[in-house]
Amino acid sequence: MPNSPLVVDLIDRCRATGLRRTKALEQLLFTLADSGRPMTLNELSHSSRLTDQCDKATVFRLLQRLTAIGTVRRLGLHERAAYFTLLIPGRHQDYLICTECGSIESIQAPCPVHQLEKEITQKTGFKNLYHELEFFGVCPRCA
Amino acid sequence: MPNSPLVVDLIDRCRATGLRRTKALEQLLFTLADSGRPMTLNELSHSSRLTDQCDKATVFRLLQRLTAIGTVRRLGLHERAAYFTLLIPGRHQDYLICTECGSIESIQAPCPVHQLEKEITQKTGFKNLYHELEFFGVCPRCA
DNA sequence: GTAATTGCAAATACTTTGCCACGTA
DNA sequence: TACGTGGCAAAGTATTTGCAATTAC
Repeated sequence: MPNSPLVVDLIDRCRATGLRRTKALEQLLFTLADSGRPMTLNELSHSSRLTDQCDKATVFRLLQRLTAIGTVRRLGLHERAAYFTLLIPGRHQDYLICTECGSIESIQAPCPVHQLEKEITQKTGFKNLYHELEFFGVCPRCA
Repeated sequence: MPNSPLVVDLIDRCRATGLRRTKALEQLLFTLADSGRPMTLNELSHSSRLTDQCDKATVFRLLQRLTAIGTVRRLGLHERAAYFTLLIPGRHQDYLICTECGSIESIQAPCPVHQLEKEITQKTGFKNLYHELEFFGVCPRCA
C-alpha cells in the first residue's frame, strides 16, 4: 500500500501545503505513482484502489489541488479527456502517442528542448516555464 | 475574400481529394488562413465570416474532413476545447501559452526537435511522425 | 469544535450524430 | 440525377459546481 518512499514523500509535501491526509489522497497518489504513466480522471476514479472508495468528483478536486501545488501536471495528449501525471522534480517526460490506438509511451532519449526553454525565458519574460513535447504517429502494430 | 494565393491553393487541394467547393469550405479556409493562429470550433463558428452563414456542426464536419486529408491539424494546447490550425507544408509551429490568461503565441526560434524525430522514426518504426511542442508559463502581463 | 473534504446529484461545456433538405458536379 | 454537404435538434462524453453530511486536525 502507500508505503513506498515516493508516496510517503508526496504525502508529506501535500501535508506541508495544508492538505489533509485522507484515504482518497493516499490512494490517488499511490495509484499515480504505481502506474507511472499519465491517466485520465475516468481511469483514475475507476482504478481498483479508488473505485467504490471515492467519488469521481473527489478525485477531480484532488487532482485540481495537486495540480495547483505542483505535485501533478495536467497534460493534453490530444485525447478528448485530460491526462494527469505525477510531477517529480528532476524528472522530465516526453511522449510518443499512436494516433490510431491511442497508446502512450514515454520517450527515453534526452529532451533537446531545455536550451530553447532557457532562451525563451530570457527573451519573453515568461515565468515558471515548462514544456510539453509529444510525438504523434502510427505505431508498428497499427500500421 | 477568399482570393489569396494560399486559400486558392488550399481549395484546389481540397477539390483534388473530392471535397466540393462550398461557401462554408471557402470561408472556413479563409478564416483559418487569415487568423494565422489556432482556433477552436467555437471561435471558428462564431467568426464574422461564418456566423449565420453555417452551423457549428457544419464547421465541425469540415474540420474533420480537412484534418483527415491533412490540410488542418488538431492541437491539444491544454484548453478544454480543441484547437485547429492550417497545416502548411514546410511550415512548422511551436507555441508559447500563458497558463493564466490562455494567450497563445507562435515561437519564432528554429525547432530543435527534428533530429530527435528522425531518430524516433528509426528506432520505433512509427509512421507519419510529427510532433507538438508547447511551452507553458505565466506571461509578463499576468505575472 | 472547526474547517477542510466528501458524496451525490445536477449543471455546464464541448463534441458528435441522425435525419432530411439542399446544392454541386 | 446522384451524392456530397448543410441545418437543426438531440444525444454523448467530459468536466465542474452546490450543498449537506462527514472527517481530519
